[in-house]
Amino acid sequence: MGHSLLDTRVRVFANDRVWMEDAALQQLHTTAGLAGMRAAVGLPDLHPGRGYPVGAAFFSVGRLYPALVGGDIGCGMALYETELRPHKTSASRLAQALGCIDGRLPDHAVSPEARAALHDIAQRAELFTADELVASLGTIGGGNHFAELQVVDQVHEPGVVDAKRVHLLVHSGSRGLGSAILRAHIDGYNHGGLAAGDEAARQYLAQHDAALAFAELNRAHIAQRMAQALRTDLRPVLALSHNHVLPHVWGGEAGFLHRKGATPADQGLVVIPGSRGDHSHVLRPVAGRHEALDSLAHGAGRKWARADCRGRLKPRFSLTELLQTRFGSAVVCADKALVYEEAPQAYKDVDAVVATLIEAGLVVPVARLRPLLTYKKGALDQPDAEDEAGRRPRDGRGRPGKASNHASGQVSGKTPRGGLPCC
DNA sequence: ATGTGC
Repeated sequence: MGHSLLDTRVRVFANDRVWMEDAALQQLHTTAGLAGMRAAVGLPDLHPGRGYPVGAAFFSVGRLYPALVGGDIGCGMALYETELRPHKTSASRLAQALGCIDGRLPDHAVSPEARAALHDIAQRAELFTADELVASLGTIGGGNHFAELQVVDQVHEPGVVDAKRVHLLVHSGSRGLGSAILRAHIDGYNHGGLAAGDEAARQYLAQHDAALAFAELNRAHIAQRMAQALRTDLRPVLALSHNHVLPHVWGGEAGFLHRKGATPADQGLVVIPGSRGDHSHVLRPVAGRHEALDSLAHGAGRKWARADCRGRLKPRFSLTELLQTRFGSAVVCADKALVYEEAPQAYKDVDAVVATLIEAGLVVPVARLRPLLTYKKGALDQPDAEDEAGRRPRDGRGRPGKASNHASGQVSGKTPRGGLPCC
C-alpha cells in the first residue's frame, strides 16, 4: 500500500461556537483510515451519519466508496430569484397560492425534453424505468429536504442577489433512484469500496452520474411547479450537489473526491442554508483553498439525533407552535414526525457555522436570506384534501407513508377525489 | 435519505 492512516491528512474546520459531537469526529477518523484515503476534511456542520459522517469530504486514490456518498446521490441545492416582491406577499398568502405541490406531477408538467432526459437517465442508471422516474420527478421527499421561499435580509456584496425579489431555495435529491443504486452496490460488494479500474467501479460511476442528472432535474421541476403555482418566472442563481464522488486531483495525485454533505467550493457561488428557523447564506468561495478539499459546509448540521427530537420538543411546544418560526415564517409539513425532526432546535447555529468558514478564509459573505415559507410535505392521503378551492387540510389525520407519492392515477387504486394528481 | 419494512 505504501500509505497508512498516519499519511492521511485529517483536518477539521470548527470553532468553539460550533457544536461538535465526538461520535462525528470518531467517524471522520475511522473513515479516513479506509484503504486509499489521502485526506479527510470535517466541515463545521459535521455530524454523525450511518457509519460515515455528514458534513465531510474525503480524497482517495485507487479506490472509491459508494457507501460514503450514501443513498441520496446528487442531493443538493438550487437557488432561484422569483419575480415576487417581498412587501406584496405574506407567508399565509404564499401557502394558500401554493396549495399542494407534492406527489406526482401532472403529465403536462413534464415536457418532451424532460421525458427524453429521463429515458436517457433510466438507461444509464439501469434500475428504474423512465416512467418510474416520472413518478418521483418534482417531488421534494422527506428528511431535511425542503423548498423554501426567502427574502433577502442582508447584502454584503451588491449586484449578486436582488434584495427586492423573493428567492426560492430547493434542497432535494435523487429520491428512490440513488438509494436503489447504493443498495445494489452494497448487496454486491459490501462496504469495502471499489478498485478504480474495475468494471464494478465503472458501472457505479455511470449510475452515480445518472443519479446526479436526475437529482438536478428533480430540483428544477420542484422549482418549476412552485413557480407555476405562484405565477412567476424564475431566474437560476446557482445549482450545486453536495453528495457525490468526482474525479479529482489533490497533492499531485489523481483520485476521487467524495463529498458527503459538503458543498463544492470550486464551482462558483454557493448557498448554505440553516434550519427552517434560521438564515441561509449566499457566499463566494475563495479560490485555491485546497486544504479544505475544495469543500464547504452544506447546512447547519444536526445537533440532535432524529430519534431524540420528538421526546425533547413535545413537552414544550405544540405542533402549531412548531409550524411557525421566530421569523414569523410558516412551515407546510403534513408529516408530524418531520415537524419534530426538522425543528430549528435540532440544528446547529448556521451563523456560527458560516462564521467558521469566513474566519478560516474559505468564503466571503455575499448575502443573507430569511425564510418566508418552508414547504416540506403536502398532505396527499387526506380523503377530503381537495375540497373547495383553496381549502387545505388541517395537519394531523392522515398517515403519511408509503403511498404518499403515489396518490395519483391508478397506482394504488386509491383515486383521489377530483382526479387531480395531488391533494 | 428511502416505493423506508414484516
